[in-house]
Amino acid sequence: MINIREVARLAGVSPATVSRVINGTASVSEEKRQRVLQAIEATDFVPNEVARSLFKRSAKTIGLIIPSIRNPYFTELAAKLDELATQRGYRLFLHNVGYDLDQEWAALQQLEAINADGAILVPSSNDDRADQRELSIPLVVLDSDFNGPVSAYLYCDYYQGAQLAMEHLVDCGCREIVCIRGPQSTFSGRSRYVGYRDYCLEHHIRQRVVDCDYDFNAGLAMTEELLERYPKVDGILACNDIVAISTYKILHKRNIPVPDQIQLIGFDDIAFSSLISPELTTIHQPIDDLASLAMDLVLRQEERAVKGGRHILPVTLVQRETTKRKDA
Amino acid sequence: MINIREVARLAGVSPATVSRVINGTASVSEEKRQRVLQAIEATDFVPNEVARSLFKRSAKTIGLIIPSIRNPYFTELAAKLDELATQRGYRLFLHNVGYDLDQEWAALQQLEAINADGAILVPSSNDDRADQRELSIPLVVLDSDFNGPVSAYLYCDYYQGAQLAMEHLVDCGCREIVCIRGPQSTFSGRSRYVGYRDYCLEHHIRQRVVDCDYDFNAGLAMTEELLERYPKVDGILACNDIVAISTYKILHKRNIPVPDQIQLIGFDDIAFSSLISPELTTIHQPIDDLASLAMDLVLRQEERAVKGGRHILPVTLVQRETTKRKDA
DNA sequence: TATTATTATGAAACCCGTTTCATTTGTCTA
DNA sequence: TAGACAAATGAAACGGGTTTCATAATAATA
Repeated sequence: MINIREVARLAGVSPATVSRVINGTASVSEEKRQRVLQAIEATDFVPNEVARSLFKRSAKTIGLIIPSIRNPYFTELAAKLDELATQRGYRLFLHNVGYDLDQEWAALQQLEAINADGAILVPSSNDDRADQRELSIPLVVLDSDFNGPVSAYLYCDYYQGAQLAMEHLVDCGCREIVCIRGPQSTFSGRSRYVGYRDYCLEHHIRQRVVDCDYDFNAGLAMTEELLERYPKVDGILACNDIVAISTYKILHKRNIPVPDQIQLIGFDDIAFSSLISPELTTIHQPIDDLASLAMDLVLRQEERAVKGGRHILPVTLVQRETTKRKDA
Repeated sequence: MINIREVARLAGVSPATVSRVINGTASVSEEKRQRVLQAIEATDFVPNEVARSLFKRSAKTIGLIIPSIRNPYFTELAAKLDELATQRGYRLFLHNVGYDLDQEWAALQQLEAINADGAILVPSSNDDRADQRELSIPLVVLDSDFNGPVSAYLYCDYYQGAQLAMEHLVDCGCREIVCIRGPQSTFSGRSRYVGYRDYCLEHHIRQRVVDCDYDFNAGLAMTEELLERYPKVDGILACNDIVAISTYKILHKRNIPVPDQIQLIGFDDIAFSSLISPELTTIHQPIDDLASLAMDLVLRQEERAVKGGRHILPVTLVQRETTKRKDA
């Protein structure tokens, strides 16, 4: 591969001059600048980004670590963050860790080792980890509140979201509401469940819970089990949209009318939830705001962020076709 | 940030020795090795990956460039490639270029500049590009057959897929089949359409075509237009599953029974297509095989690949609930 | 015991773009 | 015209692991 010294030799100047032409960091005589430009053209020279970032200590890269690339929620988040990063002249380095804590940690180390300018982490688990030594790059954590040396936390008000959902289901006339709760090791799974639990406690409703992972197959299987365990269910609060969609599939297959016999509500408001028929009632998360704030926090902490600051975004209920007020 | 010389100083050895301990590239006396390990432990030293890959000329990274991270087909492909890369000790660097050719080219240059070990590209357009100078890293191109200096091409037999789909729709009794064709600048859009066209020509069927981008909103809008233009339609061949799902949504909203009045078939077999109700009949692409072959090709071209070699994978029809043989 | 083969180890070069610093050339002011 | 100052430019150092090469020390063979 051609390098800057080679180009310099060809143009009859020093490497420093070539560098100055490329980066516009200092003035160069028009004559030499032309010679350099020509030599670059002739050789298809592309500066080695590795050498550059070794010296600069910046790779113009932001890392994003997500538990699963197969979950549309994370994918939509990644898409938005990618846009934002590109806009600001950064690359987004997406790490998919498949809910594996070792991989997650490795990804973080790696980002540090490649001189990334910051990292955005959606933890695979909210449990305390011993391994959290301080990183040398800014780290903002999404969808979690675990204790660690991070620059900022940022999440949506899931607790409130679950309460909103319960309120709505009760308003719609549901009496036997089952919560399909997500993994209790995750923050989203736990706080959504706690929102449900507290609502039940406050309103003297018996809790009905079924555990489920955040994926299709689990959703399918756990819905079957739910129907077995709670035959009189008339409302379901699913831990996310993926699971809600799986749930609907089973209900549909069994010819259980939704929302007439069972009302269903999801969580996240992924793009698909308004695309399926019937459209899914769900708790909307402001993904765009989330992404934009996360990017701000990681890029210029000094402005919006306090060290270790917590930012909580509100969620809203969007009613579509899987819930309906019973006017009995 | 702590560096190797610092660690060496602390351990009372040379940087070379530290490097040897870390990489196991040469034997080191047990005593010094312990001192080094201890110093690493004490300082939380993580070798700077940038410096390492500058020297090694390998970043243990392979790049994946896709047109859109919002399309589940690409996402599933990325997920699989990510698994494969991780298995083999590489990172997958995902570049989302949003169907922008400039960004695509920039991504390619960037991968070259960071010493990536290879790149897998799903082109945003199949048109000839002038810019295709030879890259210094192996490049395998998916879902395209445009002419350029690449290591290998790899795609599914879309032409055959479209014919399979048509055959099936005709078998099911459809007489007025409309093709919602994808962007004709893409290889998938074009070859799927050509498969449809040739089938029509061979069987003396009048072509009915509507153009559509690969996304939800376009799918929604174009289905409306389709129904306007071809009121007697009884079969729809959608350019991909996303569009097929949008199409179903409109049909459902208008109370047009599927498959009884209109039969519908998609393309890609993304995970969602079997999760919605009714389940979507579609053309299945062997994503896992595709990913696995792509990874092989990019990583060890010498074995499976001929320079510029073409690899074409077969597709299959999977009949689900949006098509049905009419036993009239 | 002399000699050769090993093993251990550090100094220095290397990868390559960037930047500092000193020098040279040219310009402007007194 | 001398002195002061600005612009242009290259040599060299830098960033941080890795590897080569030479040397020193130890072990094995004659």
